[in-house]
Amino acid sequence: MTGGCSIVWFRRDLRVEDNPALAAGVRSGKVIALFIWAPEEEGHYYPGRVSRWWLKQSLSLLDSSLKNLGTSLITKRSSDSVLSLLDVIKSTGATQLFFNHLYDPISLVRDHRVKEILTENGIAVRSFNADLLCEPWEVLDDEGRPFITFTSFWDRCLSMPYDPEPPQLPPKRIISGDVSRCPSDTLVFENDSERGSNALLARAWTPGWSNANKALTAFINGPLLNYSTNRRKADSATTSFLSPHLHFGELSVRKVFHQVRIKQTLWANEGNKAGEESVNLFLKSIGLREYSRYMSFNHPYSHERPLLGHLKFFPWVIDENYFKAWRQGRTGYPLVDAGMRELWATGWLHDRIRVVVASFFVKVLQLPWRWGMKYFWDTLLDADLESDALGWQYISGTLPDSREFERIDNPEMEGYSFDPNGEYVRRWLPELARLPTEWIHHPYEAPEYVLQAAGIELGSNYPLPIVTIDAAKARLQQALTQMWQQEATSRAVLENGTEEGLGDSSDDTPIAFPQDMQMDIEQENVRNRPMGVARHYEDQMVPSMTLSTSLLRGASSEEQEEESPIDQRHLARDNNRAEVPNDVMNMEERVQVFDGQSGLPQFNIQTALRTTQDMSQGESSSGGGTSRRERDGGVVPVWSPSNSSYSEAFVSEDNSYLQRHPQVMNWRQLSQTG
DNA sequence: CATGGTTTTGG
DNA sequence: CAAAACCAT
Repeated sequence: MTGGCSIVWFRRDLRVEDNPALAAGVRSGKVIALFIWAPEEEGHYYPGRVSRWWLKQSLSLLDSSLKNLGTSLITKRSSDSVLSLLDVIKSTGATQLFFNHLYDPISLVRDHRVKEILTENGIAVRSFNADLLCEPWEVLDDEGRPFITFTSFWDRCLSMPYDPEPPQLPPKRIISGDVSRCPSDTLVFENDSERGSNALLARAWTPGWSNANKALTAFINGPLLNYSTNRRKADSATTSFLSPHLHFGELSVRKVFHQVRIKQTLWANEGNKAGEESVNLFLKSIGLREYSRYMSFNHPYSHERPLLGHLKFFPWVIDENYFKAWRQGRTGYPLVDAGMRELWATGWLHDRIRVVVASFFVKVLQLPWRWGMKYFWDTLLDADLESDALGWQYISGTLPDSREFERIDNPEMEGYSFDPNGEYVRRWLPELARLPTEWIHHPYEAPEYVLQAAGIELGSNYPLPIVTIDAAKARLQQALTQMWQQEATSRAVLENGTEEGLGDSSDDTPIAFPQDMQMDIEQENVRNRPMGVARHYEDQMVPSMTLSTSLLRGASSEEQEEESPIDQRHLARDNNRAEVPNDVMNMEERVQVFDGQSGLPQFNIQTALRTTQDMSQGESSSGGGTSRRERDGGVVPVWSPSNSSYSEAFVSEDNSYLQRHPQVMNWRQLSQTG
């Protein structure tokens, strides 16, 4: 149309296939493909070592694909994406910007700002859905409100009036814009000490969009068939292994959906019940990923605060020794320990085991769930803020449809169910390798002669249980009682109108991360590493802790906070080194993040919808009224600060919202106990 | 092999 | 809490 040149801004959509922003760029003329590395914008959530390793590989493959098509990827190192965009615009004369939507809290705010500022500068900005089957604002109940349980959400997704778009092919050719005056920065994703550990990753994983496609094909033609029966085995190679590919958008979920559905129809026609069921279960996990974006969009602080408000009075155990034992895989519960060692060594964990270790963390150790979530973030290859927040909230019992709060899972029992022969445990805990299966998941109950024969001395070369399950149950009961009392007290205070609720607002402030989340390396650990895994000390060293106050301060602060959000972020400037901020001393204290009731960002769905309509009308020149046109209408979620406290629907007890959802059973249980 | 009680699980 | 899986009789 304009003949001008457009920037296609790649983020977590590192593919050339089924990439609507890229397609739009190609359609409109010359293209500048851009990637901006601005990790400091992520606040606490500077990507971990393995995650950066993946990103590096993925970008390099994207670049070579783009080169084959006629252009190459411009890379910029930045601490402010908006400034970098303006800079690139200036040096290339681009007149348009295209990108695909992201839904994590930081991106929502940043992308909104991008739109505002660039539009002011006369740049046409359009954004697209490349990450989800349905945009969050499209999936609403009959009254036009967001769903609050996964099942109802997913049911609706699967019965939308239109199917997700079939995936688009890659462009045949890309005409490159003039980048002669826009040099790339070299991006540094690993330091010397990380390089050795990273080298090992390449043996197990092959990032990049074309490899993602191969992984998808391999999964669909292989393990998918028996997914329903195998999916609960800890060490089976029957998961899809697609999560890191999906995280970086190397693979389009729409493509996954369509291909898997095709297979399902096939199996259905053959009367293959197991296959059909497998596909449903696999799609459910795709659905959970969708739901995580949905939750993040509707409750953009769900990585910081429990969705159900009760937990804010829970007396978490602030014990860094527990935390350390958990990270090191020295809790005395073999399945938990095996999982933590695998995570440490490989950056990967089977989904079931993630649930096991997370549940142990929250319910047995009663450590604050955000610590665990942060550790996952730092160590997982497929670390994903939205998915992990959803997962931890589910485990912690703070979603209307999550596990009961009171429930404690028994690692021993889970051991025999996910690892019946103890192979997984033996693989990751060589010190237990000679223990017979009968005792492998509960060495603490094994007779002395069995232990001796296996060369185990409890408390010496393998720990006794850090907390017994009975003790954990008792402590949990006690903690709950305390929680209800505190809640009652607080409510009484509120009802007396003493302070208008402003007084004790520190109670909903997230507990700060511990000062030192680094895995300190003990000889023990090195000696005990699994055979054949030549690890380096540096494995999983938490790369950078930005112990700042909540990044959401940035999101919500514009009006009512004095400090600029940027000032609040202690940036790990030097890409490679962990940098401990000056105010680390304060971190023992809870960080004041939210000022009580006011000023949390709340997404205004109505506004977002209106924008959708406006934009799609504005867009009507570019083609027919297909659903794609409408859905690609350049919508970025619009948020507006609002007076109400966060997730009113979840927090307020007599809210009709929840009453309309009788299946929300935890909720009722919780509020009655008081 | 049915049956009823018990445990496990569920997003 | 309710459905499903499990187990003992």
